[in-house]
Amino acid sequence: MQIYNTLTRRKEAFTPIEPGKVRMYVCGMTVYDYCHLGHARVMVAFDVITRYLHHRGYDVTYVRNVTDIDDKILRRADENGETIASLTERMIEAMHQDEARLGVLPPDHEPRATRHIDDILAMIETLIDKGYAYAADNGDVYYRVRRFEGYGKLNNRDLDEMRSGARVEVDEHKEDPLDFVLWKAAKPGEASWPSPWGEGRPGWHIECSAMSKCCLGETFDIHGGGPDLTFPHHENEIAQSEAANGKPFVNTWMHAGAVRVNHEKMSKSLGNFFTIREVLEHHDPEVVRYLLVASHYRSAINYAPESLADARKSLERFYNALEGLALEGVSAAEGEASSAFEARFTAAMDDDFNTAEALSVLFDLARELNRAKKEAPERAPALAAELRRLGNILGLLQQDPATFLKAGAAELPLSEAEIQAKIDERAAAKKAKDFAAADGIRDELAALGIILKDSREGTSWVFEKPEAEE
RNA sequence: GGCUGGAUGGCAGAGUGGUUAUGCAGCGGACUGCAACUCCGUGUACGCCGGUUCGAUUCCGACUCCAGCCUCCA
Repeated sequence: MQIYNTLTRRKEAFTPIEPGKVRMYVCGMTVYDYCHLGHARVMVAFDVITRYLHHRGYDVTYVRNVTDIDDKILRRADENGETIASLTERMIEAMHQDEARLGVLPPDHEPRATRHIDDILAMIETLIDKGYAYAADNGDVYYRVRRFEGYGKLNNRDLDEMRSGARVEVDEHKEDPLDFVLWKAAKPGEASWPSPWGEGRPGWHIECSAMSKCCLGETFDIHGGGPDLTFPHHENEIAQSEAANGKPFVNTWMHAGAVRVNHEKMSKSLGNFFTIREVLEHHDPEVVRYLLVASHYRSAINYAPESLADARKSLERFYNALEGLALEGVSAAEGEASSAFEARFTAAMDDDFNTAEALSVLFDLARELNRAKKEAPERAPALAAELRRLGNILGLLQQDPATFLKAGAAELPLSEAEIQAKIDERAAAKKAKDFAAADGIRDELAALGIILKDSREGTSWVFEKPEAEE
């Protein structure tokens, strides 16, 4: 298996530290608001990675943290007139709902910063003892960036050039403008924890160093996150963890691509974001997931609401192929043809999780299935099972096909029984060769978005939202 | 300014030193009473300029443009 490593900027053969086991840490959310599509991208990307590693037989320990104490949280709670705990609990709950709907399997551990204050304090003390950190007279504790030799290695940054980059704010309490905060002194009335340097709260970067160590150890296999975390967050994590532990921190750094809107990064600070729940109000979650899986996890995607329509069309192709087949209790095909599909699928995924290419294999498999349905029906169930089994590695194709194809029909003024009555009426008209009447019924239903499909077994229907909405 | 990426057919999106990505849309045909679904066939795409090569979209160099990071941000 080859994985692109942000640290070395190339694909490398993946070899876990402990054979058969993968330990992976991904930076999660700061829970002051609902998750947006950028978060979804990261959640889905590492969910696919986890699923595939499982498929490859690895025992994966997946840790994704929650930052539940931070400036933005304090501010938002204050604005809302609610406690920090109330806000963060609500947002964590919402996040869990969002990820469940997207088919993202929960991580094995979801550590929260506020529950690891002791670990954080211990690490800060170690850093001070080793000379990598210092307590300032305002109660803050800072990391002494120039003291860490490898600082900048993840981002290929040179300390002196960064300094002239002008945007670093000068703080009189810091020895060097590049130093970053490990422990923040609390202002009166702010949430805080006691520490050797006074009441305060942890800085953002140290949380991840402390929690990853706690859950996975001093050195682990994969560290992931969003594209904007490489600097300074991940750079700082490296500085903290390697200085404190005296060991390499992470073997493979993985970063998901950005989600853009109008070719600009989607972010809270730009205010151009779509929350997951907003999008799911109008779209099947699997369609959203498909959109995210259809391109490589590292490439940027430009989100346009119309792209969801394309994604749905693609999924319809799969579900049309699966429709009408018994899907439960059938084991996947073991024949030569199907193992060739699996081999291609695996080769694609082995190459840095190339989901786009893996999907193209599934489309080929769907075509094979469609052919089999006509020409060799006895092969169809096993091929369908194979399609679903491989689809599941991407977290796709697990719905009942009819349910997917009819999604949205619940909002129609007609019940399923009424639709069926119309279909029966049309069948009668067809039998009587009254095609005008039959087509009239079909057109009437089509106007509502109900598209009829005749087959030897009878007439089924799918729902396609008529144009002119949204 | 420094550091990362990217530029592929109508759209989305992989990939490759010479041979079909794939999906959607389009076109022709089959199936169908007509459709839908499905199947078969169909597209002289690889930002620009040089270089290496028998041959480059693919490797190298310059250039242009786009995006991200350098400030909280997935």
